[in-house]
Amino acid sequence: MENIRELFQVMTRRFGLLNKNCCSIDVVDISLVQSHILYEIDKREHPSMQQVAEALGMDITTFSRQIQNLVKKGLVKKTPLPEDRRVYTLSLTTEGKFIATTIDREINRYLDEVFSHMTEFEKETVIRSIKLLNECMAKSSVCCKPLF
Amino acid sequence: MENIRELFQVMTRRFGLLNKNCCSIDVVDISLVQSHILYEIDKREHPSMQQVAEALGMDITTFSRQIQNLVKKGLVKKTPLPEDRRVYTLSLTTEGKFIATTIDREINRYLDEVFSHMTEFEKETVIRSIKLLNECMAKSSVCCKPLF
DNA sequence: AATTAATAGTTGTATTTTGCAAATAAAATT
DNA sequence: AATTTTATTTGCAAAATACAACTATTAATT
Repeated sequence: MENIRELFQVMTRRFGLLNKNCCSIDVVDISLVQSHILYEIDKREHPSMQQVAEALGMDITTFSRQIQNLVKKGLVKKTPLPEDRRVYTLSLTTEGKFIATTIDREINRYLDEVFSHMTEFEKETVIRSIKLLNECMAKSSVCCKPLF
Repeated sequence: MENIRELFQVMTRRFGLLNKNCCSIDVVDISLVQSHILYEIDKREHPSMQQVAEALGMDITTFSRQIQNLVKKGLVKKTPLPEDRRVYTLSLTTEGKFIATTIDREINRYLDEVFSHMTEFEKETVIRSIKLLNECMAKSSVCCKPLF
């Protein structure tokens, strides 16, 4: 039996580098963490700071400063929540949305290319496998509780 | 069809957090990048600085300083290569090896737990899928050339 | 052989990122 | 009304990063 961790390590490193590369294309030029933040805000509906920071496994203070940077860059908007004025709600500006979309398109373009080396059946199998993996990781109680 | 990038993002983020958590268990307490460096040195046979830095997609100057730290901590040994005295060969000390092994065991323990939520057949399928994925990513010319 | 170019790694320096502790400010609980 | 909890921000000091310039060694060119 092959080393399973090794397989994961190679895969995630490749995907990580892809993510990194896709941050500095064209007009877009942000850091990897910033791109992850944009992604996460885009995915959710007006999440709070806490929620996004926790999802990314980031310290809230570091996160707070990163958000300040993104607000300064005009990519993120911070809106106070009327019901609870301690909380700030995050959303993407038009430009932030544009950048998130550009990065997303670029990454999907790469993934398409990768899957083009497979048969349709293999592709289906791989995708189903990753889904299953994610479900099982979510079930696991040992470690890593990012509530997807 | 589901969003493929999303699946990857969730999976790699979970695995990334796992990696991070496993750096600070018991006696072990190193940073995530340092653990990646240890892993990569352990995997190869006396790699050069360049090789490891490139594999990790790190700037060589940053890498150089990280190695200095790891040498100071007594986890890594730097040996000049006799045939080419510009080159340094990297290896783990006994303690470095111990730490790398501890982390590896911990991560595999988690992965076992994750796979325990599947049937044997599913597990086989998932592992074969990741292998296939790695092969196809290696084939791809678009992006991310870390030569595993 | 002497000179030049290329390669491997290090250091100077300035910027960015990080995270703990402490602060603020607004709920929620007593 | 007083206390506690929660969400976020700042002070600060340490760590990580990367560009440019450097040293040392080997390879290539003349």
